[in-house]
Amino acid sequence: MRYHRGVASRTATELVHPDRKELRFTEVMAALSDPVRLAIVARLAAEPDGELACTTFALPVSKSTQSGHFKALRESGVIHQRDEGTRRLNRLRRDDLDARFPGLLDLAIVQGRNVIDGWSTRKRP
Amino acid sequence: MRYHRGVASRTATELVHPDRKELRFTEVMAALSDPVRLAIVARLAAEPDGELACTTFALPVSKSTQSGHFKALRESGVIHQRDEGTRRLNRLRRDDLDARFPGLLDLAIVQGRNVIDGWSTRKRP
DNA sequence: AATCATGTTCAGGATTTCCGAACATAGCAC
DNA sequence: GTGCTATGTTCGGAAATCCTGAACATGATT
Repeated sequence: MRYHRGVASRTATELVHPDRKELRFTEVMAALSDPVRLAIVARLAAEPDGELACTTFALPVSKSTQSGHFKALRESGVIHQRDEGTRRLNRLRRDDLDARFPGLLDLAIVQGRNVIDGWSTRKRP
Repeated sequence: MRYHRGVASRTATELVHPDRKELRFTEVMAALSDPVRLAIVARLAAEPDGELACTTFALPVSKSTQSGHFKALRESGVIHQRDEGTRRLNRLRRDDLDARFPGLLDLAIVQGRNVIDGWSTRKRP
């Protein structure tokens, strides 16, 4: 996958990840102002080895919307993504976020857990 | 001002302020994901007595847009507004925010100062 | 009563967000 | 190899949001 085209397909279309210095507070905040994205963040934080494929999240939105959410998290610098075969693996950029905006990620993780809890308790009565 | 109408004009149209318990993380984050609103927050934090009228901010956006930004901050619970004569006075809801989302407001204040500094250094060369 | 100062609301265009449908690629069965 | 499946992405259009100038509303001041 990854939609490489033509001759350059071996190297083309690398995933763009902003450098630590280029993280923008307003963009990170916007990325973390959505329940689905908070849930993703909390889920990643709970993972011991820290890498998860997109499918494993069981989110209550469509596939294309998921794709958009992961893209938003990546472009704002909240997560790092890399391709392995047909899967795209996600991990939190904890070091970078803690360095630039100390405390913010921890807050988001707590709130993301709340979102997930809300889903499990309110969706199966 | 305040657009009270008809008979009930003495008591009508109170400014709505969410209670501390009803603050939503996603909405507060969205409110704090805009440079203009961050600047407002930082400016309020720097004020000793903590109350400022909307005009005193000298923001680089139109009056109607300012109005919208203050409304967004109020409805999300970041600021409290009260009317005094023809002016609308704003103050930070620091206690409520610190109680619910400890550390978040301090981060926003720092970043809001950066925004303001960016304006002063980049707009008058 | 006229005017000013301070903010709000409205209508419109420009920008996001969501979804289903179609598409692209890797890996596997045969 | 040829299909088939699993995993994600992109596209197009509907619904919701953001920005602005213009018109409005009301308290204060002359």
